[in-house]
Amino acid sequence: MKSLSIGGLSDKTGVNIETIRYYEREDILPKPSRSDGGRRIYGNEDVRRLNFIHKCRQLGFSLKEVISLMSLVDTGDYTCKQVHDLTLVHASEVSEKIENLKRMERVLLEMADKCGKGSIPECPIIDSLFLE
Amino acid sequence: MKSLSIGGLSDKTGVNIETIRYYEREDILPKPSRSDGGRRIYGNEDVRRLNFIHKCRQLGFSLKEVISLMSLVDTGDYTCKQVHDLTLVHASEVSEKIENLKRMERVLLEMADKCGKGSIPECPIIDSLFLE
DNA sequence: TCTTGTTCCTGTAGTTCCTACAGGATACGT
DNA sequence: ACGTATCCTGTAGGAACTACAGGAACAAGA
Repeated sequence: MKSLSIGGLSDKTGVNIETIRYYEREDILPKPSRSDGGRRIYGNEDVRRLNFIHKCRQLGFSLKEVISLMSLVDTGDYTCKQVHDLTLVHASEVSEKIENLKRMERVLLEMADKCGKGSIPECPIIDSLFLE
Repeated sequence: MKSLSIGGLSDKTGVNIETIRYYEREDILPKPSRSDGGRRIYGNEDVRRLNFIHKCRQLGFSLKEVISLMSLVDTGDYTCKQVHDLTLVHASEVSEKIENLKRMERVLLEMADKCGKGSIPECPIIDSLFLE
């Protein structure tokens, strides 16, 4: 139950301080409690929530999508059936992202391999980087 | 060698017309040739290039990163060694994205499974959605 | 050929998601 | 008590789109 300042939260998550305050303004992070001097105080739950948001953003989800994902575990706004269906929709989107990234990884590794370590004059240009 | 209007390119790639023009302004897409009336004419190469950009963006790469990735196959601005090293850096970033997405997929499927198909009153809330 | 509807053009302004100050208050080590 | 590090609010800027407005171009039917 250790508490963190906004700077500590920023350090732990890698999210910019200004971005944290922005998420609060936009109701994506809950308003934290404050110290006597008016400074924000965060807990472990905030660290996990912010980590999740941060990773989602790095993976190409919009803030709206992140909110939708979080709503699955937040309030009981949905019935169990709705949660079930929504998670499956999200899961299939995620799976598609994985497929594209794998294809990309394969091409990149192939490319690095063909290029070899030396300085071959004519580097083989692999235009298959352009996913179909 | 069939040619496309900007609308056709938009339909084929799922990229907004305004976004295509924006990419052209920002030198991310090459300036296409024009018809007598001044309309843009695109070819297959543009389709592939735009598809690549579009997918990269959906996968959380910034435009700068996309440009960096495309520079690998575009001009011979780099030596073979540089290309080799750059591709490996990109590949490891891609691999990290894949790991995070896999974790996310696993949690989502687990969640859908636990929720089941019926309308169980108390839906088990899985806060493990918050990646550590 | 004329009309009508769709698509395209340029240019500008708005939206989303941050990011960077400015000017001032608070906290903390010495 | 003093210095400086961190925080506060508020506002302005940047990246990556997105949505008009007002007008020109084209295709297809009467």
